[in-house]
Amino acid sequence: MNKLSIYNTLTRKKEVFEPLNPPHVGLYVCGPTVYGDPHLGHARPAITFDLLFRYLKHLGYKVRYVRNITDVGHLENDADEGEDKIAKKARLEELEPMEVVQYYTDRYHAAMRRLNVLPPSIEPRASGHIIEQIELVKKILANGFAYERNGSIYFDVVKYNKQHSYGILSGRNIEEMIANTRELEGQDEKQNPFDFALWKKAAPEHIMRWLSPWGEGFPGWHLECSVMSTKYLGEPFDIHGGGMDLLFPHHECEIAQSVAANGKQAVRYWMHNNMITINGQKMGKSLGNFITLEELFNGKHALLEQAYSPMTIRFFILQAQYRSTLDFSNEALQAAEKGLSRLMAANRMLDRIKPADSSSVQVEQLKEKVYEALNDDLNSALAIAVLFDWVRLINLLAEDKESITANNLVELKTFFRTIIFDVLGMADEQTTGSKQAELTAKLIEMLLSMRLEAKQRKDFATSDRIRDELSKLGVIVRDRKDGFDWEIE
RNA sequence: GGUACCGUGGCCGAGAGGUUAGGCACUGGUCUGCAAAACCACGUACAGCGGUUCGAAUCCGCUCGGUACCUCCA
Repeated sequence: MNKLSIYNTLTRKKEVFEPLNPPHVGLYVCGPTVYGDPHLGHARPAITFDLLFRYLKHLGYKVRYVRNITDVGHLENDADEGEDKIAKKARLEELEPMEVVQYYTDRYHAAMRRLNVLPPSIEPRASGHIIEQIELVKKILANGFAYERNGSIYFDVVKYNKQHSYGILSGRNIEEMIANTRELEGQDEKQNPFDFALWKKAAPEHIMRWLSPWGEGFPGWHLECSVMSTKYLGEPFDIHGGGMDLLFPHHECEIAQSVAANGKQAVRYWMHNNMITINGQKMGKSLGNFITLEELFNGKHALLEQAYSPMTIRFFILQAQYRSTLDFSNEALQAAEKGLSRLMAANRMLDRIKPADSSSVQVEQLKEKVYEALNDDLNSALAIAVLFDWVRLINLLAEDKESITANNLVELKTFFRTIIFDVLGMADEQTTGSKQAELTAKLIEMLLSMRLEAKQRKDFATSDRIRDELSKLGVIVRDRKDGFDWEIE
């Protein structure tokens, strides 16, 4: 029996995951605000929770995975001063806001597809749930935890904190925070600097606006997740994930909103992935040190020595546990690239193994260790380490230095491939894909057969020529006792 | 300033009181027409200083260094 444990940010410890309504699992993850190209930072939560999604399904759960698209309400700056990110981009590019949203949503989807990230079950947009958001504001207002100022509605953190505790997720003490904050800003509408906007009145020039009981305006950023998660997953629901940088204030505010509206928290397990760093520093838009996924894939960025394939990026991310920071460097990415290629070569090698009468290897052990790793808060780094132990064994099996029975071999192949492809979500970039790729593979193999014949005639001039020419085209040729092996680089 | 977290061999990165992490790189060997790959062998690394313990990289304290959040960021 597999028991998945996950680290719950709320309790700050690992807990055995028990879904509310098994076999159903509700999973909500904060998606991107679509105002710019997806970057390496976006890949981390997407891949982390893709792994969770895949693993939960592998364990037999029926998972409804909701990942939103933020297309309104996410402000540039302080909740009072800032401009909506989408609106700003639209203004700068002279586009309709929804054109900006569509464009970057498409870009995001394309990048995710290349990273082999499965699409979520539902991908709701904030702008499509304005009515629900207004309803939630009304509820919070009716319960007395919000107030109106000039057509904007603010959440009353201080009042809320008297009855409940604001800061339980992030471990913050609101009273200390207030005590430590110096008051600036004369004409602030908010009673308290920590209050946050539930609904903002739209200034006359503001393009994105909807009619509400308080006049024309737009929803506050934290509202959308509270609304869309529970709309599709019920209340309460199982897992809410996102980047660690969203822990405060975003997720803290989500909790406050749910409690203020319904008297109880909506989320049972909170999960947060850590950041990707670059030279030890967080990769972030404001720091100007981020690398887009496009740039990684084509190698065009000052920090990049070469292009890195989507699967290299995915593997790189999976080689670290999701709660650790992961430091980006060319060296690390190149190590991931080579390791991945070895893993994929071993996978192909599985088909060359000839069964024996007995087994000198224990497939059961592989299974146990991999499950043990994944069950321990998705320790993909450890799971991959176990797979590499088996890469060695697979290579030995292919050279008849270890033995395996036919049944065990089937078991090994099935499990190894299930974990690599279905659970970790890797793909063999050499063999998968288009008809073109298949044709290329067949052509290469045809040439290599001819080379093999030449070798048998001891016509090494011809055989070396074929190898050299292929090598110039980027095809690495490896001779084997019983033939050959090749790889495109 | 407040709150967390981290410091592991050349690089990345698991582990968390006693047993090999793993990947990449390096070196030597086996195999091979050559090469590559593969396989074998090889590194007593846990920031520093104290303490607890039969035993600490793992627990506690201090010191040093770094990061994140507290404004938007995945």
